[in-house]
Amino acid sequence: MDAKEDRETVTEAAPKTLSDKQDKALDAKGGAARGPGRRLHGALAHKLGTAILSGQYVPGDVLPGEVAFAEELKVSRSAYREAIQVLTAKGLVASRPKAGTRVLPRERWNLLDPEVLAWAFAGEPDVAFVRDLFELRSIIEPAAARLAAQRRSKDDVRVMRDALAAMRRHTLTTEAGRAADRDFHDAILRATGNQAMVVLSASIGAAVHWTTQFKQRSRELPRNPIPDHARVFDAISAGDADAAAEAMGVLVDLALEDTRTSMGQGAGAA
Amino acid sequence: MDAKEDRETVTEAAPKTLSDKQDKALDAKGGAARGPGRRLHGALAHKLGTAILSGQYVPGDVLPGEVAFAEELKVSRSAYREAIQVLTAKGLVASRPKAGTRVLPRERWNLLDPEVLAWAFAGEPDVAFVRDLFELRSIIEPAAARLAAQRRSKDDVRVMRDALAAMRRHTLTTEAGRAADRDFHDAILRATGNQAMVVLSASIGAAVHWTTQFKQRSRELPRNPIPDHARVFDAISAGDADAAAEAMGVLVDLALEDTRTSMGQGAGAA
DNA sequence: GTCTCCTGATTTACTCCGACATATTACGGC
DNA sequence: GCCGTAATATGTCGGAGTAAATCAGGAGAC
Repeated sequence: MDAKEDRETVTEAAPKTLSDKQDKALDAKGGAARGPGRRLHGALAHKLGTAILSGQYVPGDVLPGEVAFAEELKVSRSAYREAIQVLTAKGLVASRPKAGTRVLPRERWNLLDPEVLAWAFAGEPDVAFVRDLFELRSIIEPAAARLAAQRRSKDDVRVMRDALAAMRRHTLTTEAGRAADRDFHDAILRATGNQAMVVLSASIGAAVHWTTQFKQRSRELPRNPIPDHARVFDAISAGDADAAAEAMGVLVDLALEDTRTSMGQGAGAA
Repeated sequence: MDAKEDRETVTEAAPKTLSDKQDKALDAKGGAARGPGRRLHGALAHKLGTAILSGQYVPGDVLPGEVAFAEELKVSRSAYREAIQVLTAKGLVASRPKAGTRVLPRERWNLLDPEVLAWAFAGEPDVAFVRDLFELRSIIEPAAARLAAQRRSKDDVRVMRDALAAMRRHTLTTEAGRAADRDFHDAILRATGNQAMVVLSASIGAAVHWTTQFKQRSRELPRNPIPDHARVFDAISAGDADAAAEAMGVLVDLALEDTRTSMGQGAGAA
C-alpha cells in the first residue's frame, strides 16, 4: 500500500513497522529510539552508553542488579545482558559475580571506538576531549598526507579528485558535501597503504563529522575550506611529501580554529 | 595443605577448580582455556575472534545458524549469542534475521581494540600488519614525546624515572623488565595530558608487548635498549621538545629494525 | 588482647532451557 | 513483472539452577 511512499523518502531507512510495547517502554524513559536494523539490545547499549559517557554514571559506580535494572528498563534479562556485553567489549564496564557491574575508569574506555565516539557526542561534547581529538588529528593527518604523497596510486588520486569535486559542488552546508569531505580524508588515509591508519580514519572521521555538525549549528562557515583541501590534493598528486604534510598541517590547524571559535561561544576558550 | 605447593609453581595462576563439563567441551575443540575471571562467553569470543583474525573465517563468510553452531560448540544459545554480541561490538561480524551472521570486511574491524589486537597476535602474526603498527608508532610516539617535553609535570618525570630504573634492574628478558618498558612509554603518553593519546597508548602498548615477545622468542636482544630510553628521558625531563621527538624517533626506528630482523627469519623481509 | 588466616554462608552474576515474536528472504499467485 | 504470503533464522522473553566472589564469623598464633 503506502510502502512505496515510505521508500521514496530515500536515504536513511525511517523507523516504520515497530513493535508497540518495547518502543513505548523505551520512549517513555526518554531513551534511544529503535528502528529496523536496530535491535533492542543495541538500543539498550546506546542508551546505557550515552548515560555513561554523559557522566550520568561515573567510574566506580555500580549499576543496579541484573534483575532489578532489567525490570526497570522493561526488558528481559537476556536483552539487558547482551547490552552489557557490548559495553564490556568496549571497556566501559566490567561485571563480576557478587560484586555487580561497575563502570571502569576512563582510561579503560575505548574512546576511539566509532560507536563510543558517537555516544560521546550524543549529548553536549566535552570541549577538552574535542581539543584532544584535534591534537591527535594534527599529528596523524599530516604524517598520513606525507606517506600518501609517497605511495598514492592512480586510483587513490582519482578518488581524491572526485571527492574534491563533490566538495566544490555541494558545500559543507549540505550532508552530501560533508560526506565528500569525509571521503577525501578517508582516501588519503587509505592511500598510505597502512591498515592501522585506515582504522584510525574511521575514528577520526567520526569525530570530525560530529564536530563539523557543531560548527554548522552555530553559524555559516566563515571561510571557504576548498583552497586548503586543493593544496593538499595538489601536493599529494605531485608526490611532494613535504608540501603535502605542510598543507595538511595548515588545514587541520584552521579547522581546529574554526571549531574552537564555534564551540567557544559557550565556554571561554582562549 | 598442598595448596601451598601449588602456589610454589608460581607465575601464571593455573586454572584449578573448574566446572568439568564446559571446559572439557572447549578443550576438546582445541579452543581457548577457561580460567577464573574468564567467563564462558568470554572464552567463546576469544575462540571465535582468533578464528576470524587468523583467517579461518574470511570476510563475507556466513557462520552456521545459532542453534547449530551453539550445539556444535557445546554451549547454550545464550552464551553463544553473548559472544557474538562481543564480536559485533568490535566490528568483526554482523547478524541479521534470516540472513545469518556474517564476517564483516577488514576495514570495519576495530583493529586498535586491545582485545582484537591480542587475538591478532594469538597465532602467527601478520608481518605486514606489524609493520603498519610500527609505522603508526613512529608517528605517534615522537609527537607524544614532544608534547610530553612541553607539558610534563614533576609527577610524570618521577614515574618515568622509576620505570627507567626498573628497566635497568631487570632487563627486557624478564617480564618485570618488559612491564617497566610499558610503564615508561605509558608515562610519556600520559604526560601529554591528551586522553586520546592515552587510549592509543593501550593499543600501541599491547602491540609492542606482543611483538617484544616475538623478539625474545628468536634470540637474545642484540642491543642494549637502555641508552635510547635514557636519551628520551633526559630530553623530556629537560623540557627540550625537539630533542625528545628526535630521540624517540631513533628509539622506535631501532625497535622496528630489531623486530624486523627477528621476524624476518621466516619471511623474507628486506 | 590483637591480629591473621581459614572457613562458611549469602548474594550476585553466569549458564542453561524452551517457547514465542519479529524481521527478512524467497517463493508462488495474480 | 509486481505484490502478497509463507518459511526460516535471528531476536526476545521468563524462569530455574549453577558457580563464584565477597563478607562475616570463629579458630588459631603472636
